[in-house]
Amino acid sequence: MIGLVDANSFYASCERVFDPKLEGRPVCVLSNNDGCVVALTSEAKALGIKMGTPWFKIRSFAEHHGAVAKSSNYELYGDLSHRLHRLVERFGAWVEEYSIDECFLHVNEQRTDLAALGREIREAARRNIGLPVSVGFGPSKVLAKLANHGAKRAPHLGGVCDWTAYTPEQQEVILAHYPTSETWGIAGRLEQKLAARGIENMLQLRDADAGAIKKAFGVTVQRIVYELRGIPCIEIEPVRKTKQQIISSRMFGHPVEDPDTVAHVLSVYAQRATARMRGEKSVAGLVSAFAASSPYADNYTSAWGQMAFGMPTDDPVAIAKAATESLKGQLRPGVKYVRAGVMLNKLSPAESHSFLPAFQPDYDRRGVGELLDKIHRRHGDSAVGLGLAGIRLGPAFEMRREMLSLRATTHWNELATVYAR
DNA sequence: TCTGGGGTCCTAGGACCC
DNA sequence: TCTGGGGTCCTAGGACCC
Repeated sequence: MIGLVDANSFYASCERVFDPKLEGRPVCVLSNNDGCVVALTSEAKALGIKMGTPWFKIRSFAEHHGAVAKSSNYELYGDLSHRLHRLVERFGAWVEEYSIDECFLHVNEQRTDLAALGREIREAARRNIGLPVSVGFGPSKVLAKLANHGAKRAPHLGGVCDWTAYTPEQQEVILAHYPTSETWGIAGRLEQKLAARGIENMLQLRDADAGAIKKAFGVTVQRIVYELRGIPCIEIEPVRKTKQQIISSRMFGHPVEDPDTVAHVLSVYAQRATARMRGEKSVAGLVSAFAASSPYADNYTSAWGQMAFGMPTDDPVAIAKAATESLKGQLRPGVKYVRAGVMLNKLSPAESHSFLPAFQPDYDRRGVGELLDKIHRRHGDSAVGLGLAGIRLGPAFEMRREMLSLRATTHWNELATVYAR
C-alpha cells in the first residue's frame, strides 16, 4: 500500500509556523520578484484568488479583504521540508521525497488501520513541525494521489483518506465524478486528446483499452490506466537520485539591451549553478545558455546556445566561460532581454572520472573551484566571484522581495521572537 | 511599472556500429 | 526482379509535475 503525505498550502503554511498572526487570515505567497501568487491558504482561495495570478493585478482587491502577501522565503521552506521528510520516514522505512512538500510512503501490507496511521502522521507533523498535512492511501501512486486530494477537499475525512476503505461501487462513483485532467500525469493537452476519443472522466480512463491507449498516447498514459485499476506501475524510488540537470535562470527586474550585461548575468548564473552542482559532487558534460525577451510583448525573440566539454567538469571558470561563449554573437543589440538562464546537462558523479594528469583541464588543476567553495563557506555566497561581474549583480537584478519573512530556522540573527504576557 | 523557477520522463528520428 | 537485421547513442521536442 502506498501513502502520500502532502502539506496543505505548503509555502503559506510555513509562513504561519513562526507568525501566528497569519492564522485564519488569507495568505498569498509570491514568486520571485514578488510576481505571481504561487501558494495560497484556503481563506485566500475563498476570496477567489487563483494560483499563478500576477500580484499587481489583484493587490488592491486582496488587501481590501485583509489578505497578506509574503515574498517567497525558500530557505525557510527548504528547512521545514527537510524536517517533514525526516518525520515521515519514522512511519515507513521506504520513503520517496517527491517534491518540496510531499512524499510517498510505502506501507506494510499487513497494516489494516490505515486511517489511524494517517492521523498519527498528521498529528506528529502538526505538533513537531507546526505544519498541517493531508494523507492519502491507495494501492498505486495515482490512487494515493487521488485519495490525498479527497482528504484535502472533504472536511469530514479529517485530512486522511484511504481509497481501499470504499466499496467498488463507491469507487466508481468517485472516479466518474473527476475529469481526466485531475489525474496525476494528465493535463490539458492529454485531456483534450482523450476527450476526442470520448474519454472524459477517470472511470472511463480506467476502463479504456490499455493497448489502444498505449498506441495512441505512449506508455506513460498506459501506466496511468493500470494505476487507476489499482495495479502499481510507477515505482517508489527510495534512493535520492542525484540531479540530471541543474538550471539557474531568472526574470530581470528591468529589460536589458546591452549584450555585455547579459553576458555578465550569464556568468553569475553559471557560477550559481556550478556551486549547486559541486554540492552534489557532480560534473557537467554540457552547458547551455539562453536569453529571451518578454513573451508578453511583441517581437518575442530568444537566443540559445550550448557548448560541450571534452571532459566533464565542475570548474567554475570553464563553465562560466562556456555559458557566455555559447551565446556570443547571438545576442542582438536593441532587443529588450528580460530573462536569461544557464543549464548544466549531462551530469555524472565527479568520482566516476579520474584523469591522467596530462588530460586534466587547466583550471581544475589549479583548484579554483575548491578555493571558491571554501571562501563561500566561510564568508558567504557573495564574498567572491569570477570576472568583471563577480557573483553579485547590480540592484537592477536583485530580486524584489519586499514582504520577506525571517529565516527563523537557519539563521541565528533571524530567530523568531516570543513575547510573554 | 509589475506576469516564477525549477525539475522529470518518453518518443521519434538520425547517425553510427557490427 | 532482387539490396539484412539487429543494436546503441544522441538530440530535440513534447508532455507532465510542484
